[in-house]
Amino acid sequence: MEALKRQRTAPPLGPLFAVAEEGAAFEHDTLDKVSVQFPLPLPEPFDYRAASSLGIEPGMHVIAPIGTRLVRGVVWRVEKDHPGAANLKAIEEVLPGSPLPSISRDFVDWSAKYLVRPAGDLLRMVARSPEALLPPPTHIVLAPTGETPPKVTEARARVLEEAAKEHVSAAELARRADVSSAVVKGLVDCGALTKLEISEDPPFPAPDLSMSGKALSAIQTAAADRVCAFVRDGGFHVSLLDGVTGSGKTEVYLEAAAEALKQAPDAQVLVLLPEIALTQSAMSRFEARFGVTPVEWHSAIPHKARRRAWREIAAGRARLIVGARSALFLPYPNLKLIVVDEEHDPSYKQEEGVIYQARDLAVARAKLGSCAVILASATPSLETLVNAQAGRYAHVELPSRHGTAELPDVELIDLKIDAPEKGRWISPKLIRACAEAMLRGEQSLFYMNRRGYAPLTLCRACGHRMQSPETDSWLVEHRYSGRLVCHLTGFSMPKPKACPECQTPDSFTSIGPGVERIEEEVREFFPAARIEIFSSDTTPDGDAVRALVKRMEDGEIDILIGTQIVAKGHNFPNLTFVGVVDADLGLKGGDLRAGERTFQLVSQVAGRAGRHEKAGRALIQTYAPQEPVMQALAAQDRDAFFAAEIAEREAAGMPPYGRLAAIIVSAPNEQLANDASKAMGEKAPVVDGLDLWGPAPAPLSVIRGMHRRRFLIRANRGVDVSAFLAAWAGRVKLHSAVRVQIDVDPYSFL
DNA sequence: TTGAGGAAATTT
DNA sequence: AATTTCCTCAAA
Repeated sequence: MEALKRQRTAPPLGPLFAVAEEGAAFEHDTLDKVSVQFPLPLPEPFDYRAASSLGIEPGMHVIAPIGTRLVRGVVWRVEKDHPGAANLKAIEEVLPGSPLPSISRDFVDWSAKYLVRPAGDLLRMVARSPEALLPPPTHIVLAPTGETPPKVTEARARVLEEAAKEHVSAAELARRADVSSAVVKGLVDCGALTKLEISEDPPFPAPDLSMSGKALSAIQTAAADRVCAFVRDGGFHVSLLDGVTGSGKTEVYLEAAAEALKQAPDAQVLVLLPEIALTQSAMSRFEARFGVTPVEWHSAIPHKARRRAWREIAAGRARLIVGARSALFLPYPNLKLIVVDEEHDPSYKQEEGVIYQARDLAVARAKLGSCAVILASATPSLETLVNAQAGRYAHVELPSRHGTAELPDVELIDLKIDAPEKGRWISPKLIRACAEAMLRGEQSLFYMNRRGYAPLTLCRACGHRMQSPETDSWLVEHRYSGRLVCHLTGFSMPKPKACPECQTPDSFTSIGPGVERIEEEVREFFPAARIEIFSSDTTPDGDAVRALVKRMEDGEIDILIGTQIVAKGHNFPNLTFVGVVDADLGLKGGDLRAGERTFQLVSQVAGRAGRHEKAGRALIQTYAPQEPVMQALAAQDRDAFFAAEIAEREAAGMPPYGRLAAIIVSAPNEQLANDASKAMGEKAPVVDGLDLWGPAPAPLSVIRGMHRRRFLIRANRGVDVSAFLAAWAGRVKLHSAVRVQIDVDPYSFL
């Protein structure tokens, strides 16, 4: 009965090694305790028994019972001849196929701990192609034998001609030769064609290491020599390959890839690209260097190709892999080099499901596997640059071929001189530039990194400032909702009719601008323009964001008024003017990367100038044009900009001088989200050197009907943030409909 | 009492 | 993640 039930629930897995009952195999066989990790959200591996004679080793794929069902898992540990093993359930089957490399298992354990997730969730990301373990499916193709058939008709000749070009199935051959299947069958019968059984997952052609790349300039050669030496020396090593667009970064890291592949016949190289950069033209650059298309991996790879890639990578036969962030989790047995191209790209941050930053995990993975990393970028992230300056990463610079880069069209607007009219925030120069863009049929963006209408509400009668009761930060007025909101703690209240201090009715005045107010102003100047606000309030969920981005791309919007949400990897080709309304930001605003984003946004738009694309222009409003940050922004002088930013981050204990984490509590309704996040806040452990803020509405306050609240955690370096988060999450017991998500090193803030 | 239907607990 | 167990509510 039991066996029958299992038979029915067992997944269709094809031919397997049957597990012999213990005792039947060897007379004096002993029992091993086998710990199996399942790709399920289970807290730890489960223990099973298996006959020692089976020779089960860590990394092998097995099927074992959980409750009534049979589940595939990976052997994590084996304790030979374990006395207590007899009381455990038995391993059901051992699957063929390459075992999961030990580094992959270490990586799962390490990242699970770091990201505060069950190891099974990480294993699920590694075991992405279940069919890859089974013997590869085959199909029959026809190949010419060389024998000439007794009668060579015209149809037969055509078939033989086609058959010589490529080995394909009988039906396909008939189609290509434009004959009926009987002609093909006749040739098989007379021995001119023979049937071949070929695997549907054949090995990928090996990269040709005898080829040489493009001729390198002296500067490129010097850089390539350095990174090749790091690869040759072996062991863990990170270098930042830093050079403007067109400086030949790709050629340099391709040399390093070639060097890594030469280290061993099974050496592997992984090149990570932002998903959007994984194009055919990117692939052909690799093909030009190595004579073969690299193995490709990203979310859109079809099933069959996925299975083939996974199998060949696990077997160590796939050597050169190009993929998006998820390719980091593939089971490489002998990875020698990881290249993270465009390492600053925000799309390396996975924001759903298991939340991780692929660039950072790449470095961790390299450390576990003693391999080299190259982080390549024209605009490196501040974190990477700090690591390079501190000497933790080698800094390999590739200056532009044209000497000093031409200055982009970026101009500072001194608000003390080019002041907007009274009660307005946008200087006439910005309005003029926007009008010019509209006349050319191009789009404009006003960048205002503050949500809501006004950041300060003040009583005209007594000067009272509306402040958040829990902190003393100002309450931001939101006209959309008619409320005053604290962006840090999430506190909010309806805008009162009278001043709570002096009781004067209608005495409030709104000080300072937010996106809502900028929109109001832009609308006055351009009443006929199609204007939209892009902030987390107007686009509370992912669908709304996608819809808005589409409207912008389709040219259905003339002027976009946006918070930092616009700087997140979107690229609008027809956007040629950016007006930065208030560049006097800093860490006080609460957004860690606000300055960095402004810098990159401006670089992105200004960077169009002088190329075959449309010329871009940026105007930046500030009260402090003499400040080093502003000068650096205007000059697009990255070194100076980062020097100023780094000083501020260090002073505030922000990354990379401190660590951040976020906890997102989501629930199907607002009430439950509020209650659950409040209950959670009360249970937070108090730790020295660690600050906790929240709960506040999360950046996207509603995602697929789930209402989200967020805590933000800042900790000094040296505090074990992951342990704090695990301890906190472990002591709260919430309603089952409430989900708690942990985001280590969060990227989006407002 | 019974039995949906849903939430909570369990799985080695 | 997928079952099983527990619990509540309502109808007879």
